Amino acid sequence: MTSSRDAASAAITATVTSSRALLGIVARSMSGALEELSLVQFRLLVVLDSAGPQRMGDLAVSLGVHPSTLSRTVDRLEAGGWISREVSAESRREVIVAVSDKGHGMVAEVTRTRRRAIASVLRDLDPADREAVRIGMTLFAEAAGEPSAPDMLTLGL
Amino acid sequence: MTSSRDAASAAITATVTSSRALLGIVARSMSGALEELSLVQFRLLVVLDSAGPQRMGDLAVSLGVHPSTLSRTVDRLEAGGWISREVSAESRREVIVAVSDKGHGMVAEVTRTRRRAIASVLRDLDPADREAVRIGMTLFAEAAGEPSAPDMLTLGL
DNA sequence: CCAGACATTTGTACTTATGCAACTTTTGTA
DNA sequence: TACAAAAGTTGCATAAGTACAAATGTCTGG
Repeated sequence: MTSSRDAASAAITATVTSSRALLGIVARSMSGALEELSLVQFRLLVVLDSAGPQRMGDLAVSLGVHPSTLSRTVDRLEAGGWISREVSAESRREVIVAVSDKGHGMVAEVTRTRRRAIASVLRDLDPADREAVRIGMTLFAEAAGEPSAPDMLTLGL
Repeated sequence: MTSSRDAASAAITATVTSSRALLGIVARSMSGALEELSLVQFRLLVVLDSAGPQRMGDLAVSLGVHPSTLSRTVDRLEAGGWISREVSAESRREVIVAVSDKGHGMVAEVTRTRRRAIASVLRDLDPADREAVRIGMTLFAEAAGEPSAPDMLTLGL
């Protein structure tokens, strides 16, 4: 007989294997961006793109870096036209950074590439299997919950 | 009615969401290692651990870095006791690097942590749902195939 | 056996990321 | 209105990663 422990283990192994495949897709989707930006810079762009315009100080906290470090990284991104940096309308000692069109375009491109790659994998499945994938992925995502921001930062996402 | 295009799109979205959750788990599993090693160093360790002892030159090609770059990175890893470096028995101009027990332990620890984290998520599901996850993950992994080594390197894996 | 090929390391130089300390500017308040 | 706190930037310092060129040591074929 097959024990419930074997069944659980099989599910774990399948998920680990699947995670490798997904990781490969995620990595490939980022490779274009990483030809133009460092991982640290791309991370900043993603955070800023999803959170919207931020004060330097808040962004430094989000990213877990020293304000002076952020200042330099923002220098570089601004020089490349990826973000804008301007004095706050409310307080002239505050500086607001925001993703530029170019910056947003890059993030969107990565997202689009990722989605396309996943779509391409799923296209190879017949509808019933695709539905099974949808169900399995949904269940897993619900059980896992949203990853925390600090966790994602580890990998520069 | 629900079109087949909607169904496909739902599967894509579920997979994208799931990939975010998995990415979070992967990232967290690496966080311990990244307190002691840089991403580049950890990547080298993973490659070497899975491929076995290598010549410097071959490893440099695997990692896509210049031999001199590798030499310096190996200096650091060797100083930390993560790997060993010795002159080849076959040819004294070749140098073989291999993961040390400490290095292997670190990689194994990360793998173990990852598996444990996934197990912990799956434990929250009832057996039927867990089986659905297993099926979905298996189908996806089969359709996606093995990620290529260069792809994984992008994220330092 | 030795001249050129090969494998690796070293010398040098540059970029990014990083933090601390000091400085400037701006606010807010006693 | 002065003065302290707040927000950012700049001056330093350090470490890692990166590549190119040159040096070192080792092999190998004619």
